[in-house]
Formats: sequence, structure tokens, C-alpha cells
Amino acid sequence: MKSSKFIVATHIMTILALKEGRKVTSADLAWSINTNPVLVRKLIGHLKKSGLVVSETGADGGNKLAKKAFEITLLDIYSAIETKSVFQKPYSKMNKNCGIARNILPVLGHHFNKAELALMGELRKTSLKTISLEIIQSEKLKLR
Amino acid sequence: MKSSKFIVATHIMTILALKEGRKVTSADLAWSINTNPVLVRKLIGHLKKSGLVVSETGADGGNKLAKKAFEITLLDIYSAIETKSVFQKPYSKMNKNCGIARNILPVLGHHFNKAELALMGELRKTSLKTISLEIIQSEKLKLR
DNA sequence: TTAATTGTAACTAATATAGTTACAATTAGT
DNA sequence: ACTAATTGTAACTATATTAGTTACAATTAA
Repeated sequence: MKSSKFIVATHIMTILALKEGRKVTSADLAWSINTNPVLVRKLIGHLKKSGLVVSETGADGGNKLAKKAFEITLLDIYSAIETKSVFQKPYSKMNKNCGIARNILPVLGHHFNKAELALMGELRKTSLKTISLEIIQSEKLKLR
Repeated sequence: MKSSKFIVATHIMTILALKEGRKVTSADLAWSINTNPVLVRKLIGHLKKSGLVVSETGADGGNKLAKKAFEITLLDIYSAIETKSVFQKPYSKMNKNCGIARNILPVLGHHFNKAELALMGELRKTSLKTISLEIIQSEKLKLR
């Protein structure tokens, strides 16, 4: 995964979870992330396609979760944002005259898929509710 | 993982495994991968540091495995090549005035680490010997 | 009608990855 | 000692990916 999209998207989702149903604008989200509202809206576009977020346009518009936070897992966010495999590049340039090169991709692909499924299985264990509770807890600890 | 380095490194290691102890030059490896010998030597540099490959310079020089193929796992190759976490970007630009932003990285980091450990655990299950046997098998099936 | 907002296209900037060139150091064979 | 083949590495260029920006049409509440 080359980008910070997943982290940023989870950051967005965590804010929406902590705002519990109140609409949040892309400008407010961008403030916390310290980035551009357009970038936020692009990410939210993916989250909406996956049914995780709903938005309203116009004055007093904004974004909120489409489900309860305990119904959303890190895997849902991951799947909404990351289209490519963690591993797989097209990698089409290997030499077709070489018997090893001809077969390496299907063979490795199988093992890479198993590894990625293990990763995804682990992400599915954590809900957005858990994340938001941990954020609150973490902030409280620092205040002492 | 943003690069194809891991796939290419595993490709290299598979060739070395199938050559069983015979020295292979970076030029021969580059031929199979259809890339530049220097690129191959750079990757081999990492594999050597991790004790997976040994090389000889000079005429009749080349590279070979430092261990038996069944003693090397995909995780060994992965760890030799990939220095950064699958997920973690520095991501230092979030707004320190936001309580959520201040805490998101340690909280998510914990869950991301668990996921990455699951991925690595899966990679450790497969040895280079297995990969090379599967390559042979896959090529044989195609010849029928 | 106005102001605030999303959605999106088109673009630029920044960063990361891949590939290349060049050459010193090493070694086997002669 | 000389030659040819090889690794190791630095410095560089090219390509691809990601991040960020600008602009503006469409939508909606007041």
C-alpha cells in the first residue's frame, strides 16, 4: 500500500463516528487532517460507493455515517479505499522465454492472496466503535 | 507495499533455488526478469545483508543461496526487502489542535501492526523450496 | 437571492520507484 | 602481468504514483 489513503479515510470515519449522526463538512474534516477539502471529498466518494457514508449537498450540507459505528469494521474502510492487492503489481515485463518467469506470478499470487486474506481477516476484527472508544481513552490518559 | 521489489526478489530467490548451489550472475537473473543487472544487484544487496544469499566477485563470480531452500521462507525475503510497514506513512501533518488527530496514529498503529503480523505469519508458512516445486509443477502442467 | 455546501474535472506539484551509466575493485584463466 | 568477467555502488535520469490545488456547476436552507 503506497498511500496514506487508508489512514486518512479511517481518520475521517473516526471523526464521523465521534460526531454520532451530526453532519460534518469536508472543510471541518480537512481541518483535522490538515489537508484540502477536495481531497477529503474524493475519499468520501469511495466511502459512499461502499455504503459507509451519506452526504447532503447545499447549505447546511455535510457528511455522516450510513451505519452505526459498531457495524463498520476497518476491513470495510480498507475495501472501500484500496482497490489493488497489497502485493500485486502488473509485473508483466518478465521474460516469456524463461520457464520460471512464465510461472512465478500464478504461484506467488496464490501465497500472496493467502497472506492478504489473513491481513483482511485481522482488520475485520476491529470496529469503528472500538477505534473511537480507544481514541477517547487515549486522549483521557494524556490529560492526567 | 508500493513496489514490485518483493515479487522481483522472490523471483531472484526462486531462480537461485532451482539452480541449487550453482552460481548465477546478475546478468542471467536480469534476463529472466527482463530488467537491468544493476537493479538485480541492488536487491541482492538486501538479501545478502539478511544472510540469504552469498556472492563472489570477479571472473566466474555470481550469486547463490546462503542456505537450503527449505530453510528460507517468504517472510525472510519479505523482511529483507521491505523496510516500511505495509500501512504506516509518516502522516505527521495532521492538526495537533484536534484531539482526534492527536491520538489516531497510536490507536490505528496498534491495529495495523496486528494485521501486518497476521500477514507475516502467513508468509512464514511457505518455504522457497515449496515455491520452486510449485513452479516446476506449474510448468509441467502447461506442457501437456 | 444569497451563502454554504457537495461533486467532479482538469491541472500542477511532490514524492517514490524503476532504470541507466559509469567505474573502481575483485578474481580466474592465460 | 594482462585480460575478461564479474560484483558493488554512486550518481544520475526517466517514469509512475500520490498529493494537493483551482475552478466551477449543481444543490439546498434561510
